[in-house]
Amino acid sequence: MQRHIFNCSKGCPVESTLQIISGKWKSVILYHLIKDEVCRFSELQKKMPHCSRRMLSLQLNELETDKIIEKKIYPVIPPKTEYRLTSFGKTLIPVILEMEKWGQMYNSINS
Amino acid sequence: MQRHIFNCSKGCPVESTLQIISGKWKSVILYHLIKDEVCRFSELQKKMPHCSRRMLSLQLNELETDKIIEKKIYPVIPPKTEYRLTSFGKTLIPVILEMEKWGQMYNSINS
DNA sequence: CTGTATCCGATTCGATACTG
DNA sequence: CAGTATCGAATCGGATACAG
Repeated sequence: MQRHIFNCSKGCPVESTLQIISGKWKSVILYHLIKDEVCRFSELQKKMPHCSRRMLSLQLNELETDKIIEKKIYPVIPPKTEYRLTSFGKTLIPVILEMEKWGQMYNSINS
Repeated sequence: MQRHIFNCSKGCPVESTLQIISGKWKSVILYHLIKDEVCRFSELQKKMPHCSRRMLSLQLNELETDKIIEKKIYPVIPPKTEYRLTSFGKTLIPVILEMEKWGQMYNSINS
């Protein structure tokens, strides 16, 4: 999946962050991994019913490539995998939590 | 422009935030409006040279619809407009600044 | 200067089928 | 269970032209 290049000539730091978390489902995935620490593929599917298996897979792969999350594969049948934040990925926690906070405020207004 | 509906059944607050700021250039626009308070259309264009006039216009319109920014039109020739955050839009500042912080950290690592 | 309208190629993403 | 491969419809977004 080709990712958009922002490349603001003045170098806006926000764009670097976007580069990493702007995928359609990435911040939601990160949110759940913050709340639950560890998630299996199927658990993430349940938490994000509107995200197709294909999309979930693509987004997880990109996050893994960017060293934000890591995957642990158990060589059992049926297969079992676990996803969790890397220590680098954990540096994103304040960003996601700030998004959560704003979302909660927003939801409380619109209800 | 049709926007994606996230609608996680469990109600993840992060999705509400995404609904508002996930447009291709929105958080970058917000970033500049935080730094500069007020920007004209052409100023934003200069700050975001990779964003076409069309896209800039679309993103600004959506942000205005969502009451995040407000536009002031001066009835002069040639036309002059100014964009700034609304007081509601300013509640997003912590989110954007947290993104900026992470982006700065990320850039300092990768240089 | 500050936009909008239209065209059209490029990209996205769900559906489906398939694999270990 | 945990994915990947492929196809095609829908959407996106740049280029261009036009407008107040």
